Amino acid sequence: MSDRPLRSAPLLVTSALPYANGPLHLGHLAGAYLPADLFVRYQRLAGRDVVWVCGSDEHGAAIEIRARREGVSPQSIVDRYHAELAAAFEGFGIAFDVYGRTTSDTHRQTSQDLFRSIEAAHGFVRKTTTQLYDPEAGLFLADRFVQGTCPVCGYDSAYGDQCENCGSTLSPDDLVDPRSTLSGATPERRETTHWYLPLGDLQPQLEGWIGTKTDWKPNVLGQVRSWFQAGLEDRSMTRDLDWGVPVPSDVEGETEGKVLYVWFDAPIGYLSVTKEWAQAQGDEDLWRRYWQVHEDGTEPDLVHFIGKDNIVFHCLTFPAILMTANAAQPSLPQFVLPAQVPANEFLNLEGQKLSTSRGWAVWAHEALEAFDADLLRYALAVGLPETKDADFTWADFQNRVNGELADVVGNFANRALTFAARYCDGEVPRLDAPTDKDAAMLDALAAAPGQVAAAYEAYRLREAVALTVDLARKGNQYLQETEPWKTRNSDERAMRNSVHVALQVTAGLSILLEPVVPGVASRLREMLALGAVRSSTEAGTDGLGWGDVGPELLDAGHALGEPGILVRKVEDEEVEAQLQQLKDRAAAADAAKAADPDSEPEVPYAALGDEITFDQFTPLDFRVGEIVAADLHPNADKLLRFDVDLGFETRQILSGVREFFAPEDLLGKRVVVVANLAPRAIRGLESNGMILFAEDRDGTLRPVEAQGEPGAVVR
RNA sequence: CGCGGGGUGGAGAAGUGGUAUCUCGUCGGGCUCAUAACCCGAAGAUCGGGGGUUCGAAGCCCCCCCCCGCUACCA
Repeated sequence: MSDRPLRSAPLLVTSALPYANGPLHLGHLAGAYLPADLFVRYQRLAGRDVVWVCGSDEHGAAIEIRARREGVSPQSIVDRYHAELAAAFEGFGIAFDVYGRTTSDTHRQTSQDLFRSIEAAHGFVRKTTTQLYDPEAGLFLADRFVQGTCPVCGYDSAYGDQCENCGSTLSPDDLVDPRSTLSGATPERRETTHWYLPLGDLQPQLEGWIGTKTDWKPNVLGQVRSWFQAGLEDRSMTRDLDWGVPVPSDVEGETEGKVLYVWFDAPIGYLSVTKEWAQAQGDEDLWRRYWQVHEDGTEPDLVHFIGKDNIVFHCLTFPAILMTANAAQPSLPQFVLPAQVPANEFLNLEGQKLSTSRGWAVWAHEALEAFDADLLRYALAVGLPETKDADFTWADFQNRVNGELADVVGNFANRALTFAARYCDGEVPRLDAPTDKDAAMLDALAAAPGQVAAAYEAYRLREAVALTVDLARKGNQYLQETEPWKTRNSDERAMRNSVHVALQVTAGLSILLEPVVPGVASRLREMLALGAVRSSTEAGTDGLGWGDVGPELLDAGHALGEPGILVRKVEDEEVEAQLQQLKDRAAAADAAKAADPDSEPEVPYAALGDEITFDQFTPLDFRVGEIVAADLHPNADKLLRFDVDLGFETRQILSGVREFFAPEDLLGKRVVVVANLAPRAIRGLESNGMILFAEDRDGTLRPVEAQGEPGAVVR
């Protein structure tokens, strides 16, 4: 099949962990998720042993500080966005093998274990420095969280690391009248001790390793060389924060109030999520197959899909962590270092940089309400920011979908299928004495999987997509040249050959299109009645795969399914509405900012759940209940325990709202209770029902209060 | 400021020394099986600007301009 041998070593693909403090937008998708999805779906179809992992990055100062500002717990923020992110990925057909999160137990253990073993082998150095401290909020501040007047341009809201107005690089000490963005207090300097990764010492080793990576992208290598040239410095791998993976308390030194730096723990998230995947497969050690050198010397390929802003962490910091971990335990299986880091550039929107605070973004969940995921996937895929920043415009979207996906691909398939349905009894006609034109078309079909595969293997994804569409374009040319609608009356054998060949091309397309537009590909296979094609979302080598694409996918006499419209066109009004929505939101964000310069960016409403029927609704029994007793659950730190009077009886109900309410806050309130929920024991106490709470977009929780007597039916 | 990536017909891209290619758009023609679609042809780029090397440069060297990113204690 492919004109190059496929690598047989296991492949582990990662996509940058999205930070769980905002929803997913098209820029994220184009950067690290859609490219990886195309790549991985191709690899699965090609039969490669591949696992693709991702998850929410839920730690770090930004989330802790946001939680403080909003007066909610960090956990409530990440819980909300973790669920939203996972749902948006699913809606977009981003088919990770596993989507985890860095607040999991597995992750805490994995990152602590790695930290411990590096520490035990003296892989860190401890250094004491002075850091900025907010005496009112009671925590250390990153430079980013100090604001003051820029000494260069006089802008009064410059950050401690940079002035957004004039672009000057700053240190917090440079600021005139510095203040904490949290409390407004003047920061103090305090001493603190942290664990540093000695990157300076590791530089020769890193340089030697990077030196072998001749096939990496120029933007990645250039950036890395730039770092080497400047000289690496030791970097602190711990922080003074409450929110994060605690520094293991059994290591030497003051660990109180210290957590792992997010860029220490986030890449380890790839590892811990793989472990969770392995557990789900029923083989706890299966992760090793994808992360460590095998006993026979086989090295799995580790591939990180990221945006260009993450290059240093994936090409230097994380490899340095893995190297150090290997050196710490030389007798144990050794971790592999990344084989490839296909970093993408950025996606702009309608000619401007994306900005969530300025309302300049297309949210994934909103776009999916208006358009089938495949249409968005296609438009993004042909315009991926592979070598330079790309621009997404709704006009381009419409053009690409209508002009290429619908007109070239969809219409070609439709021509072949309707012709076969009308003039060949809905069957694949026999190929008989093919002409040069027939043979040339079949040759092109036979060559296509190898050509497209080569583009995928080289991470040239735009090219892979373009080559795929080219096959349909060749199909249209072929039909135009052989004119079966004419030979139908003059030379039936020629007509049947044309239809046979066109159908084989269509069948090939139904597999080659699968990584890009899986829904379209699947509908096409339905119309062809082509079953038994391997899944591109799950492991396994059963069924037809990439290597089977060729001139003999369909047997003569094979009965076809019903032809139909494969790809609908995007109407002018639809893209106009999107553009208008974008402009409206940007204007609203502007207005809000003008009214209140410190206001938080507009947060979107949670996506609406799937529609249910009336019959699914009626079984739910809501009642008014009065909370007559409220206290803490003795064995759970997130739960409150209530006695709720439902009139006919008083029952015990547990709620995971302790981080939002003290028991006395809710005592005496009349609330809405789901009264016929099956009882469930949680941490030793039984809960008989559920109390409903309303969650604002900013995470604020309030009980759903009700009027009416206890026991009143709510409907 | 320093470093890295990029700047190719109206738009998006390919092209690392030898007649500038592809897709969309525009214009003209053809076909009629098909989603007002498909096929063919044409116009349109002094390859960001300037200088240099060479028989010959988009490509190599020097200077400059523009866009994006990085400059670790945000992610």
